[in-house]
Amino acid sequence: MSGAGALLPERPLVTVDCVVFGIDEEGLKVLLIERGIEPCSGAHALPGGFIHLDENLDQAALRKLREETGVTSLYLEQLYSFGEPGRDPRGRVVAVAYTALVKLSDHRVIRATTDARNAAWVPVKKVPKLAFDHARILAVALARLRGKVRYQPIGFELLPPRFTLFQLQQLYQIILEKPLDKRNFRKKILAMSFLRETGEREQGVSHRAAQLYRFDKRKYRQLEKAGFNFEV
Amino acid sequence: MSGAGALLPERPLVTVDCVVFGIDEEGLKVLLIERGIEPCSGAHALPGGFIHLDENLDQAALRKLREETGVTSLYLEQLYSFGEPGRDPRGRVVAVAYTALVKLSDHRVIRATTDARNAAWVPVKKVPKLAFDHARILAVALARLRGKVRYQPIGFELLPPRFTLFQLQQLYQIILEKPLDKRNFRKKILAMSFLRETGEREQGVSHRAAQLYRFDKRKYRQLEKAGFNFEV
DNA sequence: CTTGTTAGTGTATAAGAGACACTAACGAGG
DNA sequence: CCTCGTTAGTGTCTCTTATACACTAACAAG
Repeated sequence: MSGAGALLPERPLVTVDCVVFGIDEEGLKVLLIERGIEPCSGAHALPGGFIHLDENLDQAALRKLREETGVTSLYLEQLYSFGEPGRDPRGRVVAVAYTALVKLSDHRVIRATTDARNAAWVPVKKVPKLAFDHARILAVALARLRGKVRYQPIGFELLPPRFTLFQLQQLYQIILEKPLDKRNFRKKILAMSFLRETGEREQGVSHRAAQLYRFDKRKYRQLEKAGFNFEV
Repeated sequence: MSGAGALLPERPLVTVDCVVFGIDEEGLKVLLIERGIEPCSGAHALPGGFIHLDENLDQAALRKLREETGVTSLYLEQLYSFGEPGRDPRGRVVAVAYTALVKLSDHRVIRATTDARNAAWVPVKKVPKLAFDHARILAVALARLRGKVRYQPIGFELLPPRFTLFQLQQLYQIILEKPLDKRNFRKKILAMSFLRETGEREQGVSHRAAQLYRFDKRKYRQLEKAGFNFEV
């Protein structure tokens, strides 16, 4: 048979499923599709699908996101693999879940394609019933996001390239679900010295315009190598 | 279309592979097998193998450990999934990797069975060339262990149920690869108040006998719920 | 010109981290 | 039985860091 030596065992199906987070004034949102094919056609679900045999897992996740939602540029990180025997009616399906963070401002309009009838940003507080075990996957992703955001500078992936300190503070307040002191927050963040003033200020806001900052990734990597630890 | 929906795609093989850590006077060790079957027969590798379609991933990891090494009681946690198309000569194989921590004193003697010709504890500093991409998996596991041990009380999984503060300190020194101050270490650990004195002392040591402590998991869970954060 | 909203700034107090050195107890080995 | 080697066990001081807290400035909308 298999030619590769001993008899090879039965094979499960393998999918990638992506929990894509974005943030705006309304709060933290997740990208959901409405399934256009069976099983669970019409149900809300995480974007994802079967891997191809000639692509690695990260590539599969990127491809599915592109196909189903049009989302392209993003931060992508493997989350966890889910493999309960009964989790999918199509048979044994192992799902490799990914978390992605996108700058929502770049992806306001979501393109629904192929297997997805529709795709939309949904506040995490208002997520409807989801297909398969996707509710659990989302819960794991949220827990990981909340844990990770305090110790790694991934929050910047959710903001536009230039942002105010107020936006950054709100981001943390939204994700961590607790208020932060303005002066202490600014002190702490600026002390870490990987935020660069751009010289530009906010435009067209009906209050005093704030300085725009950008995240200096190079500088951060340097500090990191020197033993510095990010923490909010 | 077909009862299960659209045509189902090709299926990869799925394995679980386990990085099992133990610690003793010589340092941190990992459990390796010598492969008894092709491919890579004779090469050193992580214990692991194909999942069955009627068991979940955790169960598969436990089963493979039992089959290949006889190790039973342990702390088990999913690490990461590896799915590069070329990582296994048998074709497309996705590996779901696990990290396990065991009390080495309970598993001194390792039973080699089924696919494994041999199984042994190898110091992580002296690990030979490994089959497949197992060297990479081990590297990821080590990095995760070092990161995690500081923020979660998993170190206790590597110690016998009753241990001295000196043993605990050594454990951290070995994993973190840096010396810790004795007084500060003891102060910090005891302040967290989930170590219980057992009243017993070490036996037959050629120096002053130390108090034996045990880790009170119940107490830890309580503290954790109350917002306490473990840190070494 | 009033109102609403965010920008931007400093200090004092409390808590925690880290540096640091000696005596006590035990067994091994002469 | 004496010495040596090894680990047990203990407090204090200093410095750093976290936290609590309130006002003036600037801008747009109405």
